[in-house]
Amino acid sequence: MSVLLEQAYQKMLTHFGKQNWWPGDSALEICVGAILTQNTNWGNVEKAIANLKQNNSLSFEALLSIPEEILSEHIRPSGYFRQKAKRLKGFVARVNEEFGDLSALRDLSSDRLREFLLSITGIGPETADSMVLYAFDRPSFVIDAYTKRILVRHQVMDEDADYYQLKDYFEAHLEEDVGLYNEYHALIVAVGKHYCKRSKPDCEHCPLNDFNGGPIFQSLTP
DNA sequence: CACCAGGCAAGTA
DNA sequence: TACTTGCATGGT
Repeated sequence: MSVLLEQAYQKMLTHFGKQNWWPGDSALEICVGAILTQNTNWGNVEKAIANLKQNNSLSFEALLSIPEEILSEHIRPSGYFRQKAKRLKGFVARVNEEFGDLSALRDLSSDRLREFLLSITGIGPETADSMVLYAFDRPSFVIDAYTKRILVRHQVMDEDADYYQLKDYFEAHLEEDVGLYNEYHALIVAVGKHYCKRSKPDCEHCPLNDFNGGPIFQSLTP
Protein backbone atom coordinates (compact mmCIF):
# COMPACT_ATOMS: atom_id res chain seq x y z
CA MET A 1 0.00 0.00 0.00
CA SER A 2 1.55 3.23 -1.16
CA VAL A 3 2.05 5.75 1.63
CA LEU A 4 1.28 8.67 -0.65
CA LEU A 5 -1.92 7.15 -2.02
CA GLU A 6 -2.97 6.44 1.55
CA GLN A 7 -2.28 10.05 2.51
CA ALA A 8 -4.15 11.33 -0.54
CA TYR A 9 -7.05 9.15 0.51
CA GLN A 10 -7.00 10.59 4.03
CA LYS A 11 -6.89 14.13 2.65
CA MET A 12 -9.97 13.52 0.52
CA LEU A 13 -11.76 11.65 3.27
CA THR A 14 -11.14 14.42 5.79
CA HIS A 15 -12.27 17.06 3.30
CA PHE A 16 -15.41 15.36 1.98
CA GLY A 17 -16.25 12.58 4.44
CA LYS A 18 -17.49 9.11 3.46
CA GLN A 19 -19.41 9.12 0.18
CA ASN A 20 -21.30 5.87 0.78
CA TRP A 21 -21.54 4.83 -2.86
CA TRP A 22 -23.34 3.40 -4.74
CA PRO A 23 -26.71 5.05 -4.06
CA GLY A 24 -29.14 2.22 -4.88
CA ASP A 25 -31.17 -0.45 -3.14
CA SER A 26 -30.20 -3.46 -5.22
CA ALA A 27 -27.59 -4.85 -7.60
CA LEU A 28 -30.02 -4.33 -10.47
CA GLU A 29 -30.60 -0.70 -9.56
CA ILE A 30 -26.85 -0.14 -9.45
CA CYS A 31 -26.35 -1.77 -12.87
CA VAL A 32 -29.17 0.29 -14.35
CA GLY A 33 -27.72 3.45 -12.81
CA ALA A 34 -24.29 2.61 -14.20
CA ILE A 35 -25.68 2.56 -17.74
CA LEU A 36 -27.91 5.59 -17.26
CA THR A 37 -25.12 7.76 -15.85
CA GLN A 38 -22.90 7.40 -18.92
CA ASN A 39 -21.79 10.92 -19.84
CA THR A 40 -24.69 12.19 -17.76
CA ASN A 41 -25.18 14.13 -14.52
CA TRP A 42 -26.26 11.87 -11.65
CA GLY A 43 -29.18 14.14 -10.75
CA ASN A 44 -30.80 13.35 -14.09
CA VAL A 45 -30.28 9.65 -13.49
CA GLU A 46 -32.13 9.87 -10.17
CA LYS A 47 -35.18 11.24 -11.97
CA ALA A 48 -35.08 8.39 -14.47
CA ILE A 49 -34.75 5.77 -11.73
CA ALA A 50 -37.63 7.36 -9.80
CA ASN A 51 -39.76 7.03 -12.94
CA LEU A 52 -38.84 3.36 -13.28
CA LYS A 53 -39.77 2.68 -9.66
CA GLN A 54 -43.03 4.55 -10.00
CA ASN A 55 -43.95 2.37 -12.97
CA ASN A 56 -42.84 -0.86 -11.28
CA SER A 57 -40.28 -1.25 -14.04
CA LEU A 58 -37.14 -1.54 -11.96
CA SER A 59 -37.01 -5.32 -11.77
CA PHE A 60 -35.25 -7.87 -13.92
CA GLU A 61 -38.53 -9.34 -15.20
CA ALA A 62 -40.07 -5.93 -15.89
CA LEU A 63 -37.06 -4.78 -17.87
CA LEU A 64 -37.13 -8.01 -19.87
CA SER A 65 -40.74 -7.55 -20.90
CA ILE A 66 -41.16 -3.80 -21.18
CA PRO A 67 -41.23 -2.49 -24.77
CA GLU A 68 -38.15 -0.47 -25.63
CA GLU A 69 -40.22 2.57 -26.59
CA ILE A 70 -42.03 2.65 -23.24
CA LEU A 71 -38.77 2.20 -21.38
CA SER A 72 -37.17 5.07 -23.26
CA GLU A 73 -39.95 7.40 -22.12
CA HIS A 74 -39.41 6.44 -18.48
CA ILE A 75 -35.70 7.15 -18.63
CA ARG A 76 -35.97 10.28 -20.76
CA PRO A 77 -34.61 12.67 -18.08
CA SER A 78 -31.25 10.87 -18.06
CA GLY A 79 -30.55 11.82 -21.66
CA TYR A 80 -29.56 9.64 -24.66
CA PHE A 81 -32.81 7.87 -23.81
CA ARG A 82 -33.28 5.88 -27.03
CA GLN A 83 -29.73 4.60 -26.97
CA LYS A 84 -29.85 3.83 -23.24
CA ALA A 85 -33.21 2.02 -23.53
CA LYS A 86 -31.60 -0.20 -26.16
CA ARG A 87 -28.59 -0.79 -23.91
CA LEU A 88 -30.71 -1.66 -20.86
CA LYS A 89 -32.81 -4.10 -22.89
CA GLY A 90 -29.66 -5.62 -24.37
CA PHE A 91 -28.11 -5.99 -20.92
CA VAL A 92 -31.00 -7.85 -19.28
CA ALA A 93 -31.54 -9.92 -22.44
CA ARG A 94 -27.93 -11.16 -22.44
CA VAL A 95 -28.01 -11.92 -18.71
CA ASN A 96 -31.31 -13.76 -19.11
CA GLU A 97 -30.19 -15.80 -22.12
CA GLU A 98 -26.86 -16.86 -20.66
CA PHE A 99 -27.47 -16.97 -16.90
CA GLY A 100 -31.21 -16.73 -16.28
CA ASP A 101 -30.96 -14.04 -13.64
CA LEU A 102 -28.71 -11.25 -12.39
CA SER A 103 -27.95 -13.08 -9.15
CA ALA A 104 -26.35 -15.94 -11.11
CA LEU A 105 -23.54 -13.59 -12.12
CA ARG A 106 -22.27 -13.81 -8.54
CA ASP A 107 -21.05 -17.33 -9.25
CA LEU A 108 -18.56 -16.01 -11.81
CA SER A 109 -15.00 -15.07 -10.97
CA SER A 110 -14.30 -11.34 -11.04
CA ASP A 111 -12.43 -11.67 -14.31
CA ARG A 112 -15.12 -13.73 -16.02
CA LEU A 113 -17.80 -11.38 -14.75
CA ARG A 114 -15.90 -8.38 -16.09
CA GLU A 115 -15.31 -10.05 -19.46
CA PHE A 116 -18.97 -10.98 -19.76
CA LEU A 117 -20.09 -7.43 -19.02
CA LEU A 118 -17.59 -6.02 -21.53
CA SER A 119 -19.03 -8.31 -24.22
CA ILE A 120 -22.38 -6.54 -23.90
CA THR A 121 -23.02 -3.64 -26.27
CA GLY A 122 -23.18 -0.42 -24.30
CA ILE A 123 -20.94 -1.58 -21.47
CA GLY A 124 -17.38 -0.32 -21.71
CA PRO A 125 -14.52 -0.48 -19.17
CA GLU A 126 -15.83 2.15 -16.75
CA THR A 127 -19.39 0.84 -16.71
CA ALA A 128 -18.18 -2.75 -16.32
CA ASP A 129 -15.89 -1.85 -13.43
CA SER A 130 -18.64 0.19 -11.78
CA MET A 131 -20.94 -2.84 -11.88
CA VAL A 132 -18.23 -5.27 -10.72
CA LEU A 133 -17.23 -3.03 -7.81
CA TYR A 134 -20.48 -1.42 -6.72
CA ALA A 135 -23.10 -4.01 -7.65
CA PHE A 136 -21.09 -7.23 -7.16
CA ASP A 137 -18.68 -6.10 -4.43
CA ARG A 138 -15.46 -7.18 -6.10
CA PRO A 139 -12.21 -5.18 -5.96
CA SER A 140 -11.98 -3.73 -9.48
CA PHE A 141 -10.83 -0.12 -9.52
CA VAL A 142 -12.98 2.29 -11.53
CA ILE A 143 -11.37 4.93 -13.74
CA ASP A 144 -13.27 7.93 -15.01
CA ALA A 145 -12.48 11.21 -16.76
CA TYR A 146 -11.80 12.97 -13.43
CA THR A 147 -9.30 10.32 -12.38
CA LYS A 148 -7.30 10.79 -15.53
CA ARG A 149 -7.51 14.59 -15.40
CA ILE A 150 -6.25 14.63 -11.82
CA LEU A 151 -3.35 12.25 -12.47
CA VAL A 152 -2.31 14.13 -15.60
CA ARG A 153 -2.44 17.44 -13.72
CA HIS A 154 -0.30 15.92 -10.97
CA GLN A 155 2.14 14.66 -13.59
CA VAL A 156 1.72 11.01 -12.66
CA MET A 157 0.30 9.99 -16.04
CA ASP A 158 0.82 11.21 -19.56
CA GLU A 159 -2.12 12.70 -21.43
CA ASP A 160 -2.20 9.71 -23.80
CA ALA A 161 -2.39 7.11 -21.00
CA ASP A 162 -5.20 4.65 -21.63
CA TYR A 163 -7.81 3.20 -19.27
CA TYR A 164 -5.74 0.20 -18.23
CA GLN A 165 -2.58 2.16 -17.45
CA LEU A 166 -4.61 4.19 -14.98
CA LYS A 167 -6.44 1.18 -13.57
CA ASP A 168 -3.20 -0.80 -13.16
CA TYR A 169 -1.59 2.14 -11.41
CA PHE A 170 -4.20 2.21 -8.65
CA GLU A 171 -4.48 -1.56 -8.36
CA ALA A 172 -0.70 -1.89 -8.09
CA HIS A 173 -0.35 0.73 -5.36
CA LEU A 174 -3.47 0.13 -3.29
CA GLU A 175 -4.34 -2.68 -0.93
CA GLU A 176 -6.83 -4.93 -2.77
CA ASP A 177 -9.92 -4.08 -0.78
CA VAL A 178 -13.50 -3.58 -1.97
CA GLY A 179 -14.27 -0.92 0.61
CA LEU A 180 -11.13 1.03 -0.20
CA TYR A 181 -11.70 0.89 -3.99
CA ASN A 182 -15.31 1.88 -3.44
CA GLU A 183 -14.55 4.94 -1.35
CA TYR A 184 -11.44 5.96 -3.27
CA HIS A 185 -13.18 6.30 -6.62
CA ALA A 186 -16.15 8.06 -5.03
CA LEU A 187 -13.82 10.56 -3.35
CA ILE A 188 -12.00 11.22 -6.62
CA VAL A 189 -15.33 12.02 -8.23
CA ALA A 190 -16.08 14.40 -5.34
CA VAL A 191 -12.75 16.15 -5.89
CA GLY A 192 -13.46 16.31 -9.61
CA LYS A 193 -16.93 17.77 -9.20
CA HIS A 194 -15.80 20.47 -6.80
CA TYR A 195 -12.27 21.35 -7.90
CA CYS A 196 -11.30 19.68 -11.14
CA LYS A 197 -13.79 20.92 -13.72
CA ARG A 198 -12.35 20.95 -17.21
CA SER A 199 -12.89 24.61 -18.04
CA LYS A 200 -12.64 26.12 -14.55
CA PRO A 201 -10.45 24.04 -12.26
CA ASP A 202 -9.88 25.36 -8.75
CA CYS A 203 -6.53 23.77 -7.95
CA GLU A 204 -5.90 26.53 -5.43
CA HIS A 205 -8.40 25.13 -2.94
CA CYS A 206 -8.22 21.46 -3.93
CA PRO A 207 -7.28 19.20 -0.98
CA LEU A 208 -4.93 17.27 -3.27
CA ASN A 209 -2.93 20.36 -4.10
CA ASP A 210 -1.80 21.01 -0.55
CA PHE A 211 0.63 18.24 0.23
CA ASN A 212 4.10 19.24 1.42
CA GLY A 213 3.52 22.45 -0.47
CA GLY A 214 2.67 20.79 -3.79
CA PRO A 215 0.38 18.39 -5.66
CA ILE A 216 -0.09 15.26 -3.62
CA PHE A 217 0.54 12.69 -6.34
CA GLN A 218 3.52 14.45 -7.84
CA SER A 219 6.34 12.42 -6.31
CA LEU A 220 4.69 9.09 -7.04
CA THR A 221 5.96 7.25 -10.08
CA PRO A 222 3.81 4.81 -12.07
C1' DC B 1 -25.19 32.17 -24.36
C1' DA B 2 -21.64 28.23 -23.79
C1' DC B 3 -20.29 24.36 -21.41
C1' DC B 4 -20.60 20.13 -19.05
C1' DA B 5 -22.16 15.67 -16.70
C1' DG B 6 -19.73 9.22 -12.70
C1' DG B 7 -19.10 6.88 -21.82
C1' DC B 8 -19.63 4.05 -25.62
C1' DA B 9 -20.15 2.40 -30.36
C1' DA B 10 -19.98 2.96 -35.12
C1' DG B 11 -18.20 5.05 -39.05
C1' DT B 12 -14.31 6.86 -41.75
C1' DA B 13 -9.64 6.99 -43.87
C1' DT C 1 -4.76 1.88 -35.93
C1' DA C 2 -6.31 6.68 -34.96
C1' DC C 3 -9.51 10.14 -35.19
C1' DT C 4 -14.44 11.80 -35.58
C1' DT C 5 -19.31 11.88 -34.75
C1' DG C 6 -23.97 10.71 -32.76
C1' DC C 7 -26.44 10.25 -28.80
C1' DA C 8 -30.01 14.24 -25.57
C1' DT C 9 -31.58 16.02 -21.07
C1' DG C 10 -31.05 19.44 -17.49
C1' DG C 11 -28.18 22.40 -14.47
C1' DT C 12 -24.84 26.35 -13.96
